[in-house]
Amino acid sequence: MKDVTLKNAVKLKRIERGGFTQGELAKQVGVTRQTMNLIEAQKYNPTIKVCLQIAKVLDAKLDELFWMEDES
Amino acid sequence: MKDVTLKNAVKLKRIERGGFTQGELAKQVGVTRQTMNLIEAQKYNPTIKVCLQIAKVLDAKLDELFWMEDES
DNA sequence: CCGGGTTGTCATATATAAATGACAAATGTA
DNA sequence: TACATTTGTCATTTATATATGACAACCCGG
Repeated sequence: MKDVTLKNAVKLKRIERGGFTQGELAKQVGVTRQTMNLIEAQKYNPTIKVCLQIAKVLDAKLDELFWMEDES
Repeated sequence: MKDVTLKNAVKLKRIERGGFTQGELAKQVGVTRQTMNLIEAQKYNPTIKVCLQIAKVLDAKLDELFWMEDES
């Protein structure tokens, strides 16, 4: 894999959607709170299934939630 | 994780783009041919980074390449 | 100020994505 | 038919996504 940084707007969307807690989102997505936390903190590289579930729950497009930036 | 099946249109797009071989795509994406093969065969759940690279190389949106179907 | 809920984070364990090497089945093409 | 390229697949190994349990640091309303 090339050396790029994964970025995401999950936390923003979650708050924008109002009232969701990290734990609730995690539950609806079907992962643990800790996993959700790491994703929001951009500390790792989730699988596409998880991303698709997040997009579904937050009613957003994959492309607006996840993107990459070249390592500068 | 909920019990859903991951679907993708990678093989289609690759052929639509013309002339790409699985191996070439894999190389440009930065994974092995075997990994690319498994993804195209829908035999697993790649990470979002890999998906983003594939989308980039194939000049497609994540959302048109990957989606999920409920287990029926 | 106090207490409940949320969040960040740690350490450990398990599941699985991805790499590597190799080979047979398939596809195309002279 | 014969040969080259591509594709599917296997077995093994390594890296890492995800789970679990626990606890300290933050907020925020009473």
